[in-house]
Amino acid sequence: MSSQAFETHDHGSCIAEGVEAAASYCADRKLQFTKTRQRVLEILLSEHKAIGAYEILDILRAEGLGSQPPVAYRALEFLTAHGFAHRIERLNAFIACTHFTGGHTPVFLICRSCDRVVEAGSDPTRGELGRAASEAGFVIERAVREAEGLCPNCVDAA
Amino acid sequence: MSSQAFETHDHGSCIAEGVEAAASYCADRKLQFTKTRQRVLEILLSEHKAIGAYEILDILRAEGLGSQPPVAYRALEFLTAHGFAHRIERLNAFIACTHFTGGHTPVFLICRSCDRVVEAGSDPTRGELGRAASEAGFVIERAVREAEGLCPNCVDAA
DNA sequence: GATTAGATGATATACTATTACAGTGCAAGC
DNA sequence: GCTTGCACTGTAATAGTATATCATCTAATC
Repeated sequence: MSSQAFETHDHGSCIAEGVEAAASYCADRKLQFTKTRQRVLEILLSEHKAIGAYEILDILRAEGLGSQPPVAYRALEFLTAHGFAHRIERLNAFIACTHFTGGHTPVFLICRSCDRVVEAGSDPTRGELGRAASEAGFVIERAVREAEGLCPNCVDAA
Repeated sequence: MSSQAFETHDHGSCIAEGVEAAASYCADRKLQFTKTRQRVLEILLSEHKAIGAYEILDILRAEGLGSQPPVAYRALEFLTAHGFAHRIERLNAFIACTHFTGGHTPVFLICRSCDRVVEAGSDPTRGELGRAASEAGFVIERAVREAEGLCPNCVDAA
C-alpha cells in the first residue's frame, strides 16, 4: 500500500499499474490519454517525489514532445483534474496519485531530507480542518493537507 | 475571536491590537520592529485576506519604504518567523496572524468568492495529518492545512 | 463537406522568489 | 575614541513558476 512508500517496494509495478489505471479510466470515459499526457504521468510515477513543471518540461523537450511551458502545464492540468496526479502546494510541484479510486481527499507527508512524498487517504470532513470548517459554517470544496518533516528512514539515519 | 472574522466586527481593533502585540513581543525579546516591518504588518492586518508580496511591495514603494522585492520578502520573513503573519501556500500570499499566542499550528479557511481568509487554531498532532504521520512513523515539523470553499456569507448569497 | 469540440504549437508575458554584493547604523568591548 | 561585529538596508540581476492569447490541427458528428 502506498502509505508504505517510505519502505522498499516493487516500484516497477507502481508505474505499470498507474499508467494502466489511467488508461482504462480514460477509455471508459472517452477521454484522450494522449502521448504527452501518458508520458507526463510516467515521469510523475517514476519516483515517489514531487516534480516541478519545468523539470517535466525538460524531459519532454529532450524527447521531442514539446518545448514550451503550456505543454507541461496542460498535461498536468489534465492529470490533476482527473485525479491521476496531485499538486503539492508547499513545493509548487506535482506527484502521481497512489490512491487512485476516483474521488478522494489526500494527505501528504513530505520528507525534507530525502524528498520523498507519501500520500495517504483521509476524510475531508474529519480532522482539524473539518472541525474548524463546521464550526465556522464554511463549505470546503478543496482541502490542502501537507506535512513537512522527516520520514522514518531519515529519522533513523539522523 | 478570529474564527468569527467572517462576521462583522470592530476591525480597527484588529489592526491596533495586532501591531501592539507584535511591538511588545519584539520589545521583550530585543527584536527590531522596524518601520518597514511594522508597515507590512499593518498592511496585512488591514484586511482579512491574503496579500501577495508584490502587492505589499507596491504599497511600500508608493510610501518610499523600498522598491525592490527583497524589501518585502525580508519583512515577510521576519513576520512569519516570529508568528506575526502566516504564508498561505495555496495562494502564494500572506496574512496577518489572528491567533497570536506564541507557538501554534494554524488552519485556514479560504473563501473563493469573497477572498476572506480565516485562521483557526489546531493541534498539530491531531487530525488526519497527525493520524497519517503517526501511522507512517513520520515526524511532522511543519503542517499546511488550508481549505478552500465558501464562507457562510457567500453560501447564503448563492 | 461543414461544423464543432478538444488538443496542440508557438510567442509573449505575468507573477513569485532568491542571490549577491555594497553600504549603513549602532552597540559592545577595548 | 576606536574598531569590531552584527543586523538591517539598498540595489541590481536573475531564477523559478504560471498563464494569456491566437492560430492551427484533427477527429467525431451532423
